[in-house]
Amino acid sequence: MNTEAERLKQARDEFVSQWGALGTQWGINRTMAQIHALLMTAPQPMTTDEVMENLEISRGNAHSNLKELVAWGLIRVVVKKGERREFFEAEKDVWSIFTIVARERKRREIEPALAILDKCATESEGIETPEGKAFHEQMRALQDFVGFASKMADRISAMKHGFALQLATKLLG
Amino acid sequence: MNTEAERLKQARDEFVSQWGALGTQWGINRTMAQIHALLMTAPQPMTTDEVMENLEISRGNAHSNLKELVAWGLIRVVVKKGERREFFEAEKDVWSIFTIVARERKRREIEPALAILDKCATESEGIETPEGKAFHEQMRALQDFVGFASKMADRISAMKHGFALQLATKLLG
DNA sequence: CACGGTTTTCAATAAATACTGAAAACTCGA
DNA sequence: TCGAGTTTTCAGTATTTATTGAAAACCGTG
Repeated sequence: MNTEAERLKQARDEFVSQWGALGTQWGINRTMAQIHALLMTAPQPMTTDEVMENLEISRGNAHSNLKELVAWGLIRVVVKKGERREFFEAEKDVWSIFTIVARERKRREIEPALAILDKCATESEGIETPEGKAFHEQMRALQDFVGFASKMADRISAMKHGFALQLATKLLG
Repeated sequence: MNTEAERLKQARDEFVSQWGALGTQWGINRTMAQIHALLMTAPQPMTTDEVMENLEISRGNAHSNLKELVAWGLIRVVVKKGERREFFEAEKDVWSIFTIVARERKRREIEPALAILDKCATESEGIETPEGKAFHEQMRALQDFVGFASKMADRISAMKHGFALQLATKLLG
């Protein structure tokens, strides 16, 4: 009877810890990834104290990473009547998770890149030396590509899951 | 006469420095991104010493990041006859750059994630409690999605630039 | 408005990561 | 095989990023 619960706990602990390690590869900190994994696999919304206890981290750490996850939109605050403390629950739908992460990455990685490329393309406009022309061309090529990728990301994120899947299946077929 | 060269230098310096700052967002270190930017906009292949001088960094730093960029495939070693030292030149084609970066990210971000999800899905197979079933389902949903994304990335990376562009244009139309 | 429970802040500290510089290893022509 | 030129390594140091823990602020209730 207990073995099933044990096996589950073990699998879940493994998921939380490994997902955390993976987080660092993704440029998000370990704790944030761990909390996300924990809440994604929580049967019920959890309190800050439960998160602290489960991951053995400080209150400050739990707090700031929970807030960050809320800011991303990956988890949300839940209020229970008769309860003063806040509970947190994760978005569990994979397509939603994907679009949230895609949007955030676009914001942090693509948009600043575009801004730089724009600026440098403009600044090098009209320079007549061969080096100047080559530089300008390179900036423009990058700008076009990144701008294009950005639009793609928007379009795909805006799709309903089913539609994106259908489209992708056609692509893979 | 000199102003054109000045303007170019300024624009290029800006690009190098900003691209470096951006690199940190992308999970690659500042120096590596700067060297990449420098070489992408270099009219000629450069030596380690030229890179060191231009970015004001140590030999060790220049060396290890050049090697890393070579390992990624973003730059390559060029030997000039009659020259003992190595020169480095960057891949400048944006589609090539994109596929290289995509492949690397897949290797570092997607594949380890898949491995974890596989493992946890398997470990939680057949647990009959409601929590166990929910956990298993969640793992499988994530696994399916990530596996799918992985295949997509492969397909797109394998395309020729023109074909991908055509496809994407249809998508955006 | 005082109080217990709760959240938020933040200075101090720890941990992870990047960089330096100098020594060692390598390479090739003479 | 020697030596000048070049690449590689790596211990020590600096920088950046994450975490702690305790104090302060907040909040609803009596």
